[in-house]
Amino acid sequence: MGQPRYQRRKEDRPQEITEAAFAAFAEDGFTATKVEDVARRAGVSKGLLYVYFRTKEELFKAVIRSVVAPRVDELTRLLDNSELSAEAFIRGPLLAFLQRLPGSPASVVIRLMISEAPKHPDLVEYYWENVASRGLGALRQLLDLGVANGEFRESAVNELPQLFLAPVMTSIVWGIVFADRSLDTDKLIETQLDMILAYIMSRQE
Amino acid sequence: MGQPRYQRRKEDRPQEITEAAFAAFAEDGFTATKVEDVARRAGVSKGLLYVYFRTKEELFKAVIRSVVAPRVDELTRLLDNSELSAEAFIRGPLLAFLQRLPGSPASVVIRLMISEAPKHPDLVEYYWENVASRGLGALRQLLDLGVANGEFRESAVNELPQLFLAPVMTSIVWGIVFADRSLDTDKLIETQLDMILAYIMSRQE
DNA sequence: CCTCTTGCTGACCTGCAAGTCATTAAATAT
DNA sequence: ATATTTAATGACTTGCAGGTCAGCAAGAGG
Repeated sequence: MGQPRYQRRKEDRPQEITEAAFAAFAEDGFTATKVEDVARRAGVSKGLLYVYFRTKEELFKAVIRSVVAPRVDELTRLLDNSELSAEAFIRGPLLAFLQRLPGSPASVVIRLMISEAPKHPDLVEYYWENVASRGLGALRQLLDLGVANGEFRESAVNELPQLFLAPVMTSIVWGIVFADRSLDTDKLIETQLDMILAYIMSRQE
Repeated sequence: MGQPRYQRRKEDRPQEITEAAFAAFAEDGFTATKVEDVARRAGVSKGLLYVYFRTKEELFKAVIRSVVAPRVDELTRLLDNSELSAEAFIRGPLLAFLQRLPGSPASVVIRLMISEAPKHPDLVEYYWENVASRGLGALRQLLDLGVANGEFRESAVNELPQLFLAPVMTSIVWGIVFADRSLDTDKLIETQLDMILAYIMSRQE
């Protein structure tokens, strides 16, 4: 009977709200999401949300950071701990990593960045420092390694690691716009890596 | 002195408003653009805008259609009127066409579609019918032609014409998010076509 | 020159969602 | 038990932006 109407859980609130916000933003996008909906999802009043996050924008930034941060180092860690040849690494762990992106929270972040980036330069800055430049750096490092040990030849690809991401981008955008119409994203990504490798592998003649 | 306060120009208004709306949406996105700003840009009162467009959404759709329609047939026309071999077509007119996309109004449309697609299924339908499926169809046709006359071999690429668009997508998204940080989009696209061709050209041994 | 039609205006209405704050009650200290 | 602190609530305020409409004046017709 005497159920207390709420519990005080100062420690857990921010993360709970952040997670609720991520779910809401993923469904409706940032602008269309009402703060009150986020609060309801988090099982919390709107007022409390404003105790922990000063504005809706602050909440947005917290969401981006919380989703992005845990994933940032995955690629570089994979690369550093690997004993594989550059080619084997690309065909194995890198392929698997890239194939998982379109269905992951990362794709939601991409969508939000595309929609909201022009209004949030500081968020772009954060994203660049912590995600984009480090990811591209890792890819460049991988390519240089391959060249150094004679697996790959020098080519334009060395300066365009974005070529690895291109099919991932395409898959993500496709999923956003043509949600239903199917596209074999795994195959798209695999074929791209195949092409890149065929293009840069040193021909033994 | 007796400058009339306005002129009646029933014929021209819709297009003028549409153009103003495109400019406004390009700068701020659909949601953040105020109808009144569009009206001001068009040199017209808000009330008049609502004479020609029943809602803000109707205006949005009109904008998409007006930008997309004139460009739809360009690729297919290029292809139909060409006497070139498949390879020469890809290295010539197709490359030029794809390289122009990231800086063109098309990229604004892409951005708008990404932001707004989930809320406008009928617009997605229109875009699919009139742009995406026809563009991809043209690419497939080109690939089949190449196979038919022995230039290309059969490969996974035949079923994944999206590979041609992947670097374009990447360039567009890059431009939206990292507006300033430079990326050599021309080179990105050219290298991709180079890779694709190397991958699908029949090897004469 | 005097209608009459209608393209056009801009003040107004209205609903909605961000953000506030006086109040309540759960937890803690005394 | 009682007093104190503060996490939490939800009704309220505020401002903005989409949409309306009564009236005005440009231009056509006689």
